[in-house]
Amino acid sequence: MAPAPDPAPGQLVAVAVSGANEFSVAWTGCWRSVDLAELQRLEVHCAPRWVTWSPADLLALTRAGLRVARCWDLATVHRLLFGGWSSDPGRVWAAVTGLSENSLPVTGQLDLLGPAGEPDGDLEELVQPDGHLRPEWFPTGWQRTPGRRRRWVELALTAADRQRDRLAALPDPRRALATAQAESGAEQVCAELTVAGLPIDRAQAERLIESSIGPRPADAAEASQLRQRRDQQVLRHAPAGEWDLRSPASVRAMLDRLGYAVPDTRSWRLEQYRDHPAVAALLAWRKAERIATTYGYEWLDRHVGPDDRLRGNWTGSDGAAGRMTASAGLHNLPAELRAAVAAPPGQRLVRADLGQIEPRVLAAVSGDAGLAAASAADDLYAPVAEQLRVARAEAKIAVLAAMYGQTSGTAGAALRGLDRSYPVAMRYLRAAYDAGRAGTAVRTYGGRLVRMWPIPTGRDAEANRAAAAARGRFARNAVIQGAAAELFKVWAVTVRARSRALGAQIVLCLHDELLVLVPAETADQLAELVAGCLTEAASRWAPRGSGVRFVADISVLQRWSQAKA
DNA sequence: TCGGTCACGTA
DNA sequence: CGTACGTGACCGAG
Repeated sequence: MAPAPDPAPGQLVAVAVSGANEFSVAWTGCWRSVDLAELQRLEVHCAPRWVTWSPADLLALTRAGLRVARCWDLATVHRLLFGGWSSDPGRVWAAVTGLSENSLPVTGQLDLLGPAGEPDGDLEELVQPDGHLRPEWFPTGWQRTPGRRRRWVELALTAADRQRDRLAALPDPRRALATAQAESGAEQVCAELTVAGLPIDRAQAERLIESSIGPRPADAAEASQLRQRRDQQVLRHAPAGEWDLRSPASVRAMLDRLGYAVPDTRSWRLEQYRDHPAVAALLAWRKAERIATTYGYEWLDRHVGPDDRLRGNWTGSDGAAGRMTASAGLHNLPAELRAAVAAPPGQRLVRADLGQIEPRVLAAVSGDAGLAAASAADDLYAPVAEQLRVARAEAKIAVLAAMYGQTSGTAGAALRGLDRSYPVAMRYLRAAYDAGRAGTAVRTYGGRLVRMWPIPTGRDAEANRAAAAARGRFARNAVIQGAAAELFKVWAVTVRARSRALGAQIVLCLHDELLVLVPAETADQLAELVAGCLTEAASRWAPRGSGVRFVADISVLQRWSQAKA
């Protein structure tokens, strides 16, 4: 029997982990069970686009040692197409086959048996008679029988084909297809970020924590003692009484005693009462307490491995607008701790962040020629200010107010100027706002569906109006934030693909900022390459000559903190 | 033990 | 100048 031909470059090849060194693959007219070596041979010689059911599979393949160049992740594309978060195989399958979510079967012993107490159809067949995936087969582990393993990857292949059909039906099919591939690639970046971690200078981290909350306590008793000592720094300025600094209610009562009646005790509100030593001490205490509870020694012990890498779980399109998220504090590391993020000896960090990304994205997605022209400037707000005949600061506030929806203060005159000078962009924002207010889902430039939520009925008119307005602001923000996330991810996957030969490794993605670890000798080369990748990514993302210029600040560093702010 | 609220770090 | 997210402490309901 003649061996089946290899897949062609870019061809969809479904893959699933089936055992310790066993993988199931399927492409049109072929199914095989292969080991890692064969998987790698297919990758290197055939350059397929691997189809997976979920990012967890990409993580498993990455951990197994496969370097995935191109992929198509079904859960990721599902979320792009249909919005929301749920994207287990059952939902993915139901969505592409046109079955209602409401008819999804639930896992459980009872569902194994039909009404007559007999198995409902052929249990080896992963699709039930009603068309849904048999739920007991997909939530855990890998498929146990050869027949099921085969069906599992064959169904993935079918699902990918149907997703492509769905994407082709969107208003801009080519762009939607490109987004699906880039978003899948971003999940692969996330898998590698999860595995690689962020390099930390542990000694420096310990020093920074110590300077904030003191030395590492030897035991629980000492920890409690240090805690009380920190509290005492505030309480000695407080009025007589029992106050619990960790309880907002108690802090509010304390402030009340001092004569400050406040609706809440948020820092920005307390700023104005800094003159009182108790308030000043409380604000300093809050900062230290943040380190003590969230970014202290326990955090270090929990999340920084013996190889001095800070690790968390990364997801490529969490949240409504499809931004990346990360746990373990990777996305909200206090600025003071950035000095502890450092390249090991002989290596460098290349830091690159997009400048004024959101107004530039607005120019691109709306197709506003005037704003696109302004994007030619390094500082986009300068030509906008000139156009509006206002100060730069005022122009900037007006643009941001237009994008995010101002509720307080007033940028009135400048906002009217924006309407006159950049009508296309302003109409785009207005349309998203109106859709959100009406409860209609919006799609980002790249094709991501952002769903709205229902407003509970039976409340007063004012509450309904406020809820609708909040939804409008959300939608207006989502089309900008979401599109910016899409451009950023195209950039990240481009950098990943192009920088491989330089021995580079992306170690952090932060919404508009990339940190790439690279051998010192090739650092300057990589900095050049990252700039080129932005040009490439921008033209891939918005190919129809939008005329929008994107800019990045790129520097070669030893420590993250060395970046100019 | 759980979810809601407050608070705060990042973009 | 608003939106998003992750984290942790407290608090009241169960």
